Amino acid sequence: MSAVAEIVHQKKFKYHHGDLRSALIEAALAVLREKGMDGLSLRVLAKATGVTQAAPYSHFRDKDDLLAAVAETGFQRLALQMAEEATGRNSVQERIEKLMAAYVRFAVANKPLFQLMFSRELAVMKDYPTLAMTAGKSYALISATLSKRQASAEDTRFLTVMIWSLCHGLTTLIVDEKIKLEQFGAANIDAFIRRTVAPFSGELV
Amino acid sequence: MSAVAEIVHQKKFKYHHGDLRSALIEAALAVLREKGMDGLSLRVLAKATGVTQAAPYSHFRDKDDLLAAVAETGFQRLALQMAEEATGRNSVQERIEKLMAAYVRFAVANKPLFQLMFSRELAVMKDYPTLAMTAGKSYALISATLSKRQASAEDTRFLTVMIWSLCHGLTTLIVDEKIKLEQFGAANIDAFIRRTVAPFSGELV
DNA sequence: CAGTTAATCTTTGCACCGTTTAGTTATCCG
DNA sequence: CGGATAACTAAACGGTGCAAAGATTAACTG
Repeated sequence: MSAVAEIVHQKKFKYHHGDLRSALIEAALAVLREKGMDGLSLRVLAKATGVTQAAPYSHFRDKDDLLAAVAETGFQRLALQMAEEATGRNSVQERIEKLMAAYVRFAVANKPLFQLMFSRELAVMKDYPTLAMTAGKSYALISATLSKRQASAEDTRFLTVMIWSLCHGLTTLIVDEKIKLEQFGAANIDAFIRRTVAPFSGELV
Repeated sequence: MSAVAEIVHQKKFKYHHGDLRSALIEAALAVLREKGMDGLSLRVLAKATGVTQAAPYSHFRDKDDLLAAVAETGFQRLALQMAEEATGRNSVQERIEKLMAAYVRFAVANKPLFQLMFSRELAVMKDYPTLAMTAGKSYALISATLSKRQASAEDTRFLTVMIWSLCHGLTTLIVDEKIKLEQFGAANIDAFIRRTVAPFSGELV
């Protein structure tokens, strides 16, 4: 397919509004950033994109379906930032540290989005297979790094779950302000993470 | 105040319904168990307790205030189960294992209640100081156990946060079905937890 | 190019929700 | 006993997700 045909083909998705589906997701991200999850309703998204309240139902089967799409872009960004921050680091331990730090940093910088990504509404991901796949990218990054060690596949899988649990637990507790990093002298996240990973130095070859 | 006066004084709180406040909390726990968080509305609680929809506002300033009260009983039960499961264990490592296992077990057995306890609505606990205090009991149990080691207070505080993060992260991932324990051969939770804590055996003196 | 098809969007309306207000009733206390 | 007050009722407001039916318009087809 030529580049022009590509554009024409895309135009297929621009009926009345232009690209309402993308516009809704973008609007949701904006509302999320400014008002948090509570301010996120289909009606405000419809108003923000200049359509009536029922229009979104042409693109999403229900509200959760839209939220899943928004969360998916969140998981994509998260995986991207993790991958970026870990590039160039060859030591397994250092890579793990960077992956975890990126995870925490993303959550702190995009608090409402992070809350949506792990919200109760989307908890049952089997209803949203593509979301589950995208969310799995973060897991895959950790798993791939740990695979570089000389250990059995089963051991890698277990340690991945451990590191992920630690990372995710730490992050949620920080986001919910149940932990304040300042209490630990570690002004920046990296120092705190380094200390967190230290007990595993033996496992990380 | 005599025992009789005590009862009379309590009766002061039983005007029309009897004890609507407690009844609402109990009804909430029942609805939570049967229908999950989504089915939990003030109106169904009012109907369940045989009052009109505005009655709860005599006892709770708003819905979140009621949810906080429900969550508080949840945190009390959690701390109780953790304490019970850890009694009689003298080794620090064994106590930590039991505390963590109890945490996971409670969450799995009371999934919707656990979700409520760590829900977005109640995340800002500074609005609910008594809730924060009760929630702190679980933290205190871990902290107290780790204090038995010979280490600085600062070290204890850090390790407590680590263990708690690991425990909480693991639990939420299990509750949200992102981890399936069966994948690790560990049929029961205890075996899995033991393996999880193993890397810390050096730290746990 | 003209007519059909089918997707997008609007209109309207339902049921439910949290919350507020004003009024009623039962209990407490002097 | 009689006023004060807390607990509750009745009614209503604005907001929500969602479904059904109709209008509009872009895209496909002969």
